[in-house]
Amino acid sequence: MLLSKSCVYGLRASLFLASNQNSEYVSIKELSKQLDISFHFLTKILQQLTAVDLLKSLKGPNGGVRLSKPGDEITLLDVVVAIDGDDLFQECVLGLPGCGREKPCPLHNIWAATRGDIREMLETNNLLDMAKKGKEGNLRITAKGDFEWV
Amino acid sequence: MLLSKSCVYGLRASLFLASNQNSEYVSIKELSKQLDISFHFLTKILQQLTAVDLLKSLKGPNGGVRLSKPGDEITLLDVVVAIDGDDLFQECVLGLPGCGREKPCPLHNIWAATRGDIREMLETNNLLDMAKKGKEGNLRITAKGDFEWV
DNA sequence: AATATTTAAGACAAGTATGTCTTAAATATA
DNA sequence: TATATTTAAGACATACTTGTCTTAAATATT
Repeated sequence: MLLSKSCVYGLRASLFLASNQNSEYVSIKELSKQLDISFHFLTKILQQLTAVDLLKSLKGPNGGVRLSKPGDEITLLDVVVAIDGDDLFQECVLGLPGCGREKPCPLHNIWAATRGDIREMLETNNLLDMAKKGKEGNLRITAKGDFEWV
Repeated sequence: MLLSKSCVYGLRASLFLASNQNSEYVSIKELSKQLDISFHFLTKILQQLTAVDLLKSLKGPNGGVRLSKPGDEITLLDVVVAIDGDDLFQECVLGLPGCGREKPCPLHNIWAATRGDIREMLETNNLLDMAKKGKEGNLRITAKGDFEWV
């Protein structure tokens, strides 16, 4: 699996928030219901995004979470790294410590290129574009068939 | 993590065996020692490769495992799919069941391209080439500093 | 045939990721 | 100020991956 489940859930929630252009707070309860993700688990994941200032949170009535900046200023990579870390883009594909240009493994070169492709894919796409694409095309970001963008 | 640890161990062992051009049986004990991988764990992993006929095994004295065909006829993808399955190349990056051209998620197109890159990378490189590269360049396929190709 | 060696198979243990539940802290609203 | 609502934090449970150990089956060698 490329991304952990936590990461996938974080991405889906972030896309949902990005579709909310006016940046109103959305409660995690609402998010968890729309996205069909366990409330408490999602809460913990979004806390990680709040911790690195990708999200802002507000406690109390009408509280919730929202993107901390416009959706086109947050890349998919930002979310992925916040949750899964940058191991995927740093580590050797054979798991060898210290694998790099000076002390490579046999797969280093080919993997470095592919790793770069993955990174670039995530870095050149932002939350707003993806949310727009989803909203306009009426595409799902959850397994449920009855998902609706806000 | 792109590949599971089992998969990485399987790849490393396969590369080691591929460097053994003459296709002699190598005991798993020897492999586990050279590659610094738990003997019993490696045994189980290699059984998976034997099960899909990528390896041949022989019990008893002077027994062990060897590639079932020339190293240039086994791609990295063969080994990866045998151990981790083809989920990585089939599944939606957001984990949505049924995500595909007809019923895509917003990330489907960009992910499908990247997924293809990964697959191509693994498919166009075979064990022999990688083993040769490692042997000729005196590159490691284990964390140990004193690793030696046979 | 007997023995030593080696893979096969499966039970079991440890570690990590995922998911649930309870309590605390903050805040809008009345 | 009191109350209801909501995120924060952490304990706990479950599932899966990784790793260990024991016994069985096969086979080369003597």
